[in-house]
Amino acid sequence: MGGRKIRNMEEFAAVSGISRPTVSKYFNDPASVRATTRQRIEAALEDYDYRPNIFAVNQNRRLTKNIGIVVPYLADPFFAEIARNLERRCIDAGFSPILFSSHGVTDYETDILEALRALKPAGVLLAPLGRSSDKKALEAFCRDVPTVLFDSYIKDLGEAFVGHNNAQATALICEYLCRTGAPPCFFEMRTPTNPNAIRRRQTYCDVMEGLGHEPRLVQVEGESWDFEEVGYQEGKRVISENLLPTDTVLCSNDRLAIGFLSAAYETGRHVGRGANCALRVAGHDNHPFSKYTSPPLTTISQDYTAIAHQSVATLFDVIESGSTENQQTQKLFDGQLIMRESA
Amino acid sequence: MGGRKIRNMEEFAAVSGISRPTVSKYFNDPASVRATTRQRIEAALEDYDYRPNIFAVNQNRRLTKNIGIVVPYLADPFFAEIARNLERRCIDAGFSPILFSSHGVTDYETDILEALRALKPAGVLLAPLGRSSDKKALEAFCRDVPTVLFDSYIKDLGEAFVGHNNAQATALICEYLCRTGAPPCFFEMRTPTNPNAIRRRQTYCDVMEGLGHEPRLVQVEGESWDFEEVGYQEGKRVISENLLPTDTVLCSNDRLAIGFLSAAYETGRHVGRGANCALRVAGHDNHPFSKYTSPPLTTISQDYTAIAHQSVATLFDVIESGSTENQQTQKLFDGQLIMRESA
DNA sequence: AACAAAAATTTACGCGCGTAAAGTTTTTCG
DNA sequence: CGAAAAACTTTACGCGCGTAAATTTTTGTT
Repeated sequence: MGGRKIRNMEEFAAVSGISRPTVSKYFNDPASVRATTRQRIEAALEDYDYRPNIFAVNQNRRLTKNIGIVVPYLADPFFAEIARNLERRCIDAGFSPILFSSHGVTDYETDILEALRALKPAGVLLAPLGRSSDKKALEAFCRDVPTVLFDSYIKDLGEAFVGHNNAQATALICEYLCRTGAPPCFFEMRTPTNPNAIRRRQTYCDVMEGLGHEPRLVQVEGESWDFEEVGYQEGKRVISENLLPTDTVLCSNDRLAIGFLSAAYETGRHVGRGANCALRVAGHDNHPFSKYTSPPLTTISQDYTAIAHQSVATLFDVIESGSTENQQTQKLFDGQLIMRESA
Repeated sequence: MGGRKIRNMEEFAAVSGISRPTVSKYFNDPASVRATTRQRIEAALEDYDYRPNIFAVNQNRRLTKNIGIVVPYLADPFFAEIARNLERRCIDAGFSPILFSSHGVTDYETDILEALRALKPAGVLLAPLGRSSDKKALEAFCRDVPTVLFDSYIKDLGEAFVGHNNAQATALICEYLCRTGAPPCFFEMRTPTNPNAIRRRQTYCDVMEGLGHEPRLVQVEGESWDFEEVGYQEGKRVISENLLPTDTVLCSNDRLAIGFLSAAYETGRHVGRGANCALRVAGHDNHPFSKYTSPPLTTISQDYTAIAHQSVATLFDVIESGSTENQQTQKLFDGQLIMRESA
């Protein structure tokens, strides 16, 4: 262990008995040097811990090993979980993920992309804010940097999109709710920030009509990403003012549902399937906390392991092929019904 | 707008009519050049958008403008929120925060510090894993990089510690619970990962004895960071097996409490202060979701705005003074009682 | 053993910028 | 107005590494 300290690749090459260009080659791809050479380098590496200066490396490579991960709202555990998945897969593949959250603010998202550009990333995994994104800025960014979109679909943006099959999933829970009780109304924000929400609403309407029920939208105000608060405040209002057209409420997402459950509790409405229950409430996403609400929330899961895996795999494909030519691909993963006690 | 594209500082200096060394000086500190010069540079900046190559800059500066932010578990919205605060304050001060999560894994934490070293950060804001941290690795890191610890206190580590006043806060809620009903038992994990938990237990015991009650610890198994699940599973067990010594349960933190509330619901125990209630449950932290549980969770808030502010301010002090000499400082912020319906 | 192919070495330049030194211009102020 | 001080310009070097070209060594095959 430990001779003197190594200051740069020159010195490390000296102590390992290999020339600097070959050492450089090794660090860029260990398999590109002869086995015996590789062993000598790795032996020296044990004695002298040396790591190439990341700034010098990145300055001279046209592209770095950085991968940007951008999510719209990290305080949402759903995004935290998916970010964790993405992060790990990037690391395992030898890349350096860098995590950013737009915190629901358009300007932050734009700034992040700007900063990301300067990092010369090999690729970016981007979950955009959605409706409030600066489309022009996103387009310009995607033209310069290989980008895979996930979660929120935006037309003609990025090399590929990976997401949740909102249509399949929403149909699934609509049919379940209709089959097991009163047809649901759809509780949502009037002007949703997220394309998923729009798709869910549309599917809800289609399925209800297909089953011969009238779609009933309960659209509430709210612009922020503080969905629980919206669900709670507006939930209280619609419950206490008797604005709910049915006793079954399908919320556009779990976070709204979590707030709504809180409202139901406060206004004394029992939620569940039991005889003494006044309401059934369902959500969408299988949010990490939906398991622990009272009652536990019936919902539809997003297969975020698959989404994470596919997003990263797709990005690596794009990076390796270096192509921006081929058709934009789309991949959606089906949701599963998570039956709990709330509906 | 837009003449030709600027490739480097040389070219930008040319079009702005200023020499490159002066331009370099400007970017390092705009106030260090004459006002007329500054205006000429900024005028050129409007026409030619140019930004210094971040890698070249960082290679040549001994320290960068990077600030590392490390939290133990980002899927916990509490940490997501505090990270957001820290991030913003760093940006506003002209630094580049880089966010990392240890995801509850010791090796990840160590790896993060290793990676952080390579980024030559001006400073680091570190919330360690706690008990499971690799102390040696942390010490070595703090010796090399100006580091302010927050959330989890570890003795003799870092330039300063900023955190929550667990003693004051726990005393506050213990007294409240004793004053308004049966003295609480203390529900916690037997071998908590977090120093805060140990402090809370200790204070609970002290306060109870001070008030003439016998401290009653309900210690459950569980090693993971999946606190809700532990609270839920073990909550079910202690409730159904009648292992609770009193009908008032003070949980070591809100995430445990959230799981416990779910367990109480499932086992049919009403929670709250009302006559028909079988249990009172309180938490600690004012977790973002504690407001939306059923019933809403009575808890103690952490003043994380203040903690974030103080952490960043302290780090900047250390960076500016460049000192590692002076005494390690500690700053704790008091918690506030958040009275809701669960207790 | 001979020889072509593969791999390593030597040499050299460039990336974009920080920064020092010496000389020149501009500003400040008595 | 004149001199000192401040700010700027010119010139030059260094940071640590990627990478190309030419040369030498090693490898594997017949």
